Amino acid sequence: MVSDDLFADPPEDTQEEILQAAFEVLQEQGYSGLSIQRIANKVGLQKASIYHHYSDKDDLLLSFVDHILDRMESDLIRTADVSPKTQLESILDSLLLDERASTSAVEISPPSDDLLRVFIQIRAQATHNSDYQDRIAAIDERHEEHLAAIIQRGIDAGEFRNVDPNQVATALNTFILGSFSQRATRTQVSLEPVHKSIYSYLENSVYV
Amino acid sequence: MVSDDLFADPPEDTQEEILQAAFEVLQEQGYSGLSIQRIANKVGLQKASIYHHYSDKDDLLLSFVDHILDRMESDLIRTADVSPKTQLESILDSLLLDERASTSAVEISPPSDDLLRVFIQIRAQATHNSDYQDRIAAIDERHEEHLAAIIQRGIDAGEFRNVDPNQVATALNTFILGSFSQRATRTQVSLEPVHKSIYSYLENSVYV
DNA sequence: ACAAGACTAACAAACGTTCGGTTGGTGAAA
DNA sequence: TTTCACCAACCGAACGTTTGTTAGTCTTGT
Repeated sequence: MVSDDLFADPPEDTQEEILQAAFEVLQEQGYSGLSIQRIANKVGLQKASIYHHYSDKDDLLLSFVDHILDRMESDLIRTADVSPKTQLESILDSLLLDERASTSAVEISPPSDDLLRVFIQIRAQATHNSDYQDRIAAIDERHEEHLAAIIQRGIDAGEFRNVDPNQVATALNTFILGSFSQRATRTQVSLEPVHKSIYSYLENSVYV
Repeated sequence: MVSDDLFADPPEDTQEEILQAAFEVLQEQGYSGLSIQRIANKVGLQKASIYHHYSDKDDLLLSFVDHILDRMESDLIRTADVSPKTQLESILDSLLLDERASTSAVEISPPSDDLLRVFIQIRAQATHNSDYQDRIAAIDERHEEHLAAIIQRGIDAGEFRNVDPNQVATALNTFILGSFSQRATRTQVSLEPVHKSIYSYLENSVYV
């Protein structure tokens, strides 16, 4: 009726509702339980209606993966106008501390446990599907470049030693990925020891 | 015919052949493609015959997971009669170096890429299945205890500083898990930067 | 002859997908 | 302002295939 409704209560695209439903199904049933029928039930549609929005299951799944990896990337990569050391530590704090975003100066919202579990499952598909491999490689590379840029800024600013930014970034990324896998596949795992060890590494091997 | 055949060319238990077939199917098709039909085709049996060896699919899958995790654990946990520092470094070398088991004093055969891919896929199932979660938690804990014991030996021998063995072990395990995930989900990934960084950590934060 | 192991055949259920039909709203023609 | 055509969105029903599973039968070594 009124054109204001366009901005008022966005019922969202049905397409996105379907992706959100897929997210929930994947979380509950896993990749092998991710069927058109279950997605349709979750949205409240007939399964035939899904094909009005996606040409086939492969189309839906590829869109879904892009959607998830975009969300993941926007949680991981953020620019901030603080010192390299502060930025690096606020990233690690948000990813590795139980009480998140409390002590750090910069507010960073880490990926939720739900998103992490879905991410780990998509990653596992990359073991046997080269389409997924390419996308996973791309997000990993961008994440490493992001970390390397911070380290390079730290070196330039005299805060960090003259380390190899790519080497340290790769190591940090591997570390973060390992902690993601822990968080997603085990319950009640404390990342505090990991947090302490990586700070020890930074203090003794990276900071001036 | 002759009883010597029992030892000559071990056709192995049919049960194990089925598990090996499941291994290959999982590797090629992923978890969602792991069907009784495909496993039977791989062994050269009718799918009905599978039920002569396993009561149902769940039974087969649980045996399969146990089988894989046992193989994984025997690759990860080995006792050796060398100094703690040597043992720790030979473990890291075998897991993180491209040319494996060349420079290290102790021969350790690391998990193959195939096994690693399957392991990562089983781990991903743990995100939504508590049976898998328990088994994954168990193998992680044993691996961490193994690492912690080495570190404790190093402290007692005066080779390592008075660090918290469990904290360092947890960090090392997280690191190793991250590199496993990298190796399994990306092609052509070099673990050399990771290897260098962790050695830097050990030199500056753990060794005396 | 006996049991283990493999076979053929069939089952209901779930799978992805297609077809044809029913809505409800929007824009143009009358 | 009414009428009509159009179209996106959704639905019900059916399709052929694959799924896990069971029952009964044949084959084989001891």
